[in-house]
Amino acid sequence: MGRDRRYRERVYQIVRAIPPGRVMTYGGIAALIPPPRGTDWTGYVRVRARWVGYSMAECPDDLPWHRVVNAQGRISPRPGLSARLQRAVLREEGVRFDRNGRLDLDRLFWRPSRRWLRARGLLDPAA
DNA sequence: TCCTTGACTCAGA
DNA sequence: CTCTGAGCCAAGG
Repeated sequence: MGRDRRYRERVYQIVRAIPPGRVMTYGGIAALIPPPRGTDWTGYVRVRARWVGYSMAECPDDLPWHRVVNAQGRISPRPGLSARLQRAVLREEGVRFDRNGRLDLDRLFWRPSRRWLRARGLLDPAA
């Protein structure tokens, strides 16, 4: 299911850059990655967040996968125990969750600098 | 080949 | 706030 290796690597590269105590969303990450060659732009926009999700499902253990949450600021449910672990690790990093299991994206969402993006051929949403 | 199933998101109800 | 359905793509049964 996972897109091609090149796409996943781009996802992991971005996730690795998220600082402790900060988070990014699936869609937020996807918005930085250009559509693969031959992919229709409008179609890509509709599926890219899921592609990131699929990529995360098979991510290597050495990256801070726990810093990726969904657009509602909640931990996406999935089979296995990693969802619970994710919340625990985030709390260790100082992330607070409200009674609905939601964190404050306005404060915690992390955006790479333009310079960082440009150096890696990624998209700058503010451009 | 057809159908289901996803670590998604957004707009409606 | 919660719950659906739609939109879209690729793998696997």
